[in-house]
Amino acid sequence: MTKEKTLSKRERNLADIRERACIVAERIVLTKGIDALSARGLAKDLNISVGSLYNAFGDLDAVVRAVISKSAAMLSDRLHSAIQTAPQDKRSRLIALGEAYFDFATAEPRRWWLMFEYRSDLPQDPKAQDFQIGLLEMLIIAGEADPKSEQHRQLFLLLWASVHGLVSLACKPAIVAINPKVARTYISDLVDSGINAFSLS
Amino acid sequence: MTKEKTLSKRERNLADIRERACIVAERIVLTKGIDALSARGLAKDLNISVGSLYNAFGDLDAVVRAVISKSAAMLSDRLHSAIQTAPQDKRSRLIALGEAYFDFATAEPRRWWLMFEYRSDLPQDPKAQDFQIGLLEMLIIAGEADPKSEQHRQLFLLLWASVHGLVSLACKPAIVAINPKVARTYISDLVDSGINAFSLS
DNA sequence: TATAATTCATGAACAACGTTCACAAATTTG
DNA sequence: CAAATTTGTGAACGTTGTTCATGAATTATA
Repeated sequence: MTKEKTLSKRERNLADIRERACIVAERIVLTKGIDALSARGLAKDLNISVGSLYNAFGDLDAVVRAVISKSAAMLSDRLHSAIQTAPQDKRSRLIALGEAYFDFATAEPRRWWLMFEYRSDLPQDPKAQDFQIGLLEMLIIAGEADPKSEQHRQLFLLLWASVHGLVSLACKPAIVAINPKVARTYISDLVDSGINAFSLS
Repeated sequence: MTKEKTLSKRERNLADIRERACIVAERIVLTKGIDALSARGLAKDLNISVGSLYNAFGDLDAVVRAVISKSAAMLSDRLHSAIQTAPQDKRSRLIALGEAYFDFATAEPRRWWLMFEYRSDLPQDPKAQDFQIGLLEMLIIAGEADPKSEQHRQLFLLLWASVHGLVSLACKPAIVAINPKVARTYISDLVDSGINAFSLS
């Protein structure tokens, strides 16, 4: 018998609500925007009462955090498979990582905004912190650098920042000057700059 | 007699409310965060009624837009004076611009967040659009490039994006790995990369 | 299995929010 | 000075996140 079966009816129900809530909330946030997400509305969509929702999540922010957490896992997966699909030299790996990062963001700008810009004026929760540190770690390893070297960490952070900034501007509709298709081709330039300028080739 | 005197009592009062509201709202947003800004609270701080506030601004978003607009003017001023203070070669100018951009953001992260990340999942208003296009224009001219060349625009956008990304990550408390002081020193590297890699020296 | 103890689901209730509106006061216009 | 227009006011509307007493359901105990 699976581990599922050992869960009590209560536990199963709670897990079920959490999972469904995350899926429905995600759909709302990505299609109608974060303002369209409300406790009452979400509860109604799930055919449960507001109280049950609060029993499962504590507060509405926790639902959003769950969506963000799920999105973080999605991005991690994409990046990992990008590394494994790419040719096994570090330049190719870094470019593949950058392009996957870029594609993830431009495919669903709202998800990316939620992860990296929404509420980032507030102190972030430890989960997001660990996730972002994990991203940097992944990048450093892909570049065959030393994760323990503070210098290497800073250099790869800089590379990350370049691509991140490119994505940030490319995702904003205001920047009419930017051409997403062209922007994507510059990722390899950024990688090359990083490799050359910092003598890591 | 000044232009002020030609304004009617009504117009002066309206302008006065708008100005004071902008100042008070700015202080609230920068010290207590955007959530602490409410129509009733702001009206009370200004010793006026909610109705008067709405008569002056239309809606609360308009107050925030006013703060953003003011912040945009501040940044523009900083960048302009950075250009004039710096040595008159393009490398120095670009570095000065990047560092001024960086300093502006790190001095008041919340203001920068408000300008570039708050609500940027929504279509932005034309004012912000014009402002950002103006920034790019300034950068291009500082780099002695051609504002009409699509290629040049894209290249300088890339340079901007690099610094922008650096700032974005440096402003997020989650990235414990980043050292703002070190990050700032990398701006010149980014400028050099931009100048060299794209053969604009 | 029957009873006790826990936990959960429910929707009404609370405070605060953005926004609107009828009415009174003030200002501009004729 | 009177008429017309605009503004100030605070109560009121609908919605928000969140809490809570109450009853139902599940789990634990005997």
